[in-house]
Order: sequence, then C-alpha cells, then structure tokens
Amino acid sequence: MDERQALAAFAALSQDTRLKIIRLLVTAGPEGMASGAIADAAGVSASNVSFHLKELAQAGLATTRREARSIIYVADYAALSGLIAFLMRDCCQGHPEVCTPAITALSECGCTAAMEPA
Amino acid sequence: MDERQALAAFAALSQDTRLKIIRLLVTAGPEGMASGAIADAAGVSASNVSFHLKELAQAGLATTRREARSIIYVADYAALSGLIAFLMRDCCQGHPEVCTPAITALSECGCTAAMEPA
DNA sequence: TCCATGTTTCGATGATCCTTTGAATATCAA
DNA sequence: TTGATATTCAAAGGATCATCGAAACATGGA
Repeated sequence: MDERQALAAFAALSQDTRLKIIRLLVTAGPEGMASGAIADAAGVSASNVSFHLKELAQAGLATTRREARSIIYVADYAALSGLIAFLMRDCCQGHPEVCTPAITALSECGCTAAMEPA
Repeated sequence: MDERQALAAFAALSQDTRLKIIRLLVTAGPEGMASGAIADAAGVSASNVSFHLKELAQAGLATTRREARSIIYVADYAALSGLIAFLMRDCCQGHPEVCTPAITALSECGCTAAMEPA
C-alpha cells in the first residue's frame, strides 16, 4: 500500500455511511452482503448505497461478485490490514510508544494466538 | 476512541497535505515542529498550513505548545494508536485473517520487542 | 415474451472542503 | 514605542462530494 492508496482508503473511511458499510461487510465475513441488504442495514436508499459501494470498491476496500440478481460486496481484508500496516509503518519510526498500545488492542481480538515472541 | 472520533481522524488523514504533515510530525517525535518549519517541509503557505494544522488538532491528532514566537505542533501518539486500535477492533470480529498480516507489519518496526506470546 | 426484482447510472441540487488573499494577533528585540 | 517575525483569522472563489428521483440495465421466473 502506497501513499496514494492510503489516501484513497482514508477518504473512503471518512464518511459516515461508508464507515458503517465497511463495518457491516467486515462482520459479514467472506460471504459478503448483497447491495440491497446493505442498504437496509445502513438505512439508506438503493442509489445512495450504490454510490458509496462504488467508492469503497474504487478505494480497494471491497470487491464484488454477482449472484443471481444480487451483487455481493465483500470486504477486502488484505487492503484493510494494509492500511493498518501503512499507519504503523508511518508512525513507528523511532517511536515505539505509538505501536505498543496497538499491540494491546491486537491481543483483544484473539488474533495474537498465532504470535511468537520477538 | 469512538466512531465519531475515528470518523474525524479518518477525515483529517484523507487529505494530501495533512497526511504529509502527520508523517512529518510523527517522525519529528515528541519535540514536534514549528508551524513555519512544517509549512516549508510540506511546501505550502503559512496560512494554508495553519488551516490544516487546526484541522489535525481539532481531530485530536496533534497538540500545540507555544515556544517564544513559534507554535510547536506535536503528533498525538495516543490518538494515532487509538485509531489503529479502532480499525483492528472493528475488523477482527471472527476474522483473524485481517489482523494476522498486521502483526507482521508490527514486527517490522521493532515494537514487538516488548511482546509476550499469547 | 412479459413482468417483477435487484442494482446501477444520470442529472440536478445543496452542502462541504480547499486555497488564496489580506488583515489581525502575539512575541521579541532595539 | 517601533519594527520585524511567526502565526492565526476571516472572507471569497472554485472545486468536490453527498443525496435524491427517475430512468436504464441485468437477471430470473411465469
């Protein structure tokens, strides 16, 4: 993830409805959600959700696949962790006080099970 | 960090000049940088940098202190790691494939030295 | 084929944001 | 006090963005 992509991702996440949508997609998992279901869950119109989903897809944070009449949106986990990595890489240069609290946050989600001591 | 704060932080980071400024501040460390020095380094006018610094401060990503005629801006490391934590907390619910790559990113910056195995 | 469903696209409107300019404020030195 | 330096503030412009409604497109079933 370069600066250009990070900028696009930050812009995509800086909007109320889109942040809501990303959270929906992330919790929905790899199966994703149909556009209509997202619109219902987010409480916005079909055309409005379509507008925001397009933004998220263009920012690389979501991918799509068609399934019958529905179009399914899936969170791009690699892009999200890439953004996290970008923030960290940028923030840690000689200042571990930035990342150390993040380690605590990490351990809250059970993902540290696979970790090895440094 | 709640959703409102995260939204403000994402908005602050989604602008070219401001992202550049945050990177400058982060690498500058706790000593910070004067407004004028930031303007020079970022290549923008004094009033423009002032505008963006105000945005960053209001988003909680930077703090200020006066030093003689200069006003020194300092990155708020707690807010930055809080944003990282917000992203992670949101993204990991049942999907460790999001956070696991972030662990790799973490280990690149030397901050994992303090870590314990889970 | 015809119709219903799900989604996107287009055009218009109002809101928000970024930049610039010039004036105002604060600090220090002479 | 006067002048110089450092920064902020306020107003105006041009650009970008979000929302809505209507129309268009794609798919599947009768």
